[in-house]
Amino acid sequence: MTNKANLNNLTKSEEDYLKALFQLLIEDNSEKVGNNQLAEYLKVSPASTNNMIKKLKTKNYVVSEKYGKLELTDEGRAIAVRLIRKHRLWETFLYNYLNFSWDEVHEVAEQLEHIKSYKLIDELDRFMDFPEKDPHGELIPNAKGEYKVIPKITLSSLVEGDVCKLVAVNDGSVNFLRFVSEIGLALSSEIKVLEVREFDKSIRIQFNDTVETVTRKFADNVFVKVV
Amino acid sequence: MTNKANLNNLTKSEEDYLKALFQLLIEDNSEKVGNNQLAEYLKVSPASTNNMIKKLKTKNYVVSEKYGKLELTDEGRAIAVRLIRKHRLWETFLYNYLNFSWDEVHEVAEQLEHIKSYKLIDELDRFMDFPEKDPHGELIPNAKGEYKVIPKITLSSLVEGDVCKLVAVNDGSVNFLRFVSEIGLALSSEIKVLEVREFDKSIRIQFNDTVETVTRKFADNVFVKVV
DNA sequence: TAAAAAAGTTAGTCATGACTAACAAAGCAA
DNA sequence: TTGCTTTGTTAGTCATGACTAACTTTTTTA
Ligand SMILES: [Mn+2]
Ligand SMILES: [Mn+2]
Ligand SMILES: [Mn+2]
Ligand SMILES: [Mn+2]
Repeated sequence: MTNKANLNNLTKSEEDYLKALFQLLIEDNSEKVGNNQLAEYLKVSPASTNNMIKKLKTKNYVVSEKYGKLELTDEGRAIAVRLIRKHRLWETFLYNYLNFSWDEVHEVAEQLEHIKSYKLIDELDRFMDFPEKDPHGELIPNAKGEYKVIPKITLSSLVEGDVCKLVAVNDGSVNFLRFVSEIGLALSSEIKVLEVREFDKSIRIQFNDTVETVTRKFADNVFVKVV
Repeated sequence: MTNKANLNNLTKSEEDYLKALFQLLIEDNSEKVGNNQLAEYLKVSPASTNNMIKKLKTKNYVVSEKYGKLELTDEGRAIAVRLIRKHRLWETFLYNYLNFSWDEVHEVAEQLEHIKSYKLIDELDRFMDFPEKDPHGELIPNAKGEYKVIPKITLSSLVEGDVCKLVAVNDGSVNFLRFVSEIGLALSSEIKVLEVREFDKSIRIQFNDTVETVTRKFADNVFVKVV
């Protein structure tokens, strides 16, 4: 059993590296995650990640062979899931109780997720009556550390004529999130794909009587479920 | 005018030093605060404080002559007051909404006070409907940075026969706070001083039909108003 | 399959914020 | 006023987590 002492003892940096690794491995479902990929994701140099990975290996949170791919141990994974739980609970709190908008919650949650207190997060969960999803549509891991992914594909993977429902958005970019709201899209919006343009992969979509053309990059960050 | 850019840019350490200096200078009303006193308060070495003070002086938050006493600039003071505002608002939130007890709030608030977001703290304030006092009885500075102290003296300064009301407690020690609750004291308790023992300065007090003998050290941390 | 490109590693440096040990200045007391 | 004690400062070290530059290994491609 992973024991209570683990969560503490970790620096903010160590936590951020483990979370990033989890996001690349599990959320992006990558076949292989390498040192440089992690570096790019975290916007640090490959030397920095190499160094931190070394440390996380001695602490038994990460496993890898020299020049080989990176993997999380069960313990490393558990820490990452707890961070994601904290992050998403805080985002939900900011959004539902403190008048934060879609695009404002992520940055502050990035800080709040590192506050060390079991009671704080479990009480926050209770206070909000155990919410299932965060403001971007993602599932919040429960107190037992169970992590589930909502079934979804990217809008960019659809073809002409497909009809889908927006179930989640990538919350990494403030500008992207603002733009999503601006054009009138929100969680649960029903979207119809009118046309996929071959030469630049831009997509013409329709939702609530609005027709918009969005880029491939935009569509990559919108997660949907075909209806 | 102190401008918005200030609050950010500061490390957790820098913030903690400024807050500590404020607490020694203003809250403890010390005539003179020296380097070693600050070191002892923060439980670091005099070399560490000397080093940090040097940095805070170049950043114009602290003023002092070599071998002279430490003082805060208006800007340094403003940063400290904002930290105290954040600390007390978070303590109030934890206590009133998340089932934290008197003695649990301080430690977590020590972390939460360093979260950087103007919106977060002002919205938290609004969410709680602009509370006046924190769970230990201290006044919460408002968004304009106005800092006020509640009129109070220590229980230990009273003499036989005095009757007072408990208005605040020192929140630094978990054991102390737990003991205060255990014997049945709370904010607003009316206390009568039955006897002050000369040889060890212990005090016999009465409150809600209870009679207790408390030590000088205990009485130093209980703040009262004579009625 | 050999050269080139990409990925990963190592060495050395820097800033931050701790520390100890040694030293200097102030403040007090005899 | 002279020493003794307290207070403050400086120098040098360490851990953490960044960085660049140089090097090595692996993978790709011609
Ligand atoms: Mn987020
Ligand atoms: Mn983070
Ligand atoms: Mn407190
Ligand atoms: Mn603090």
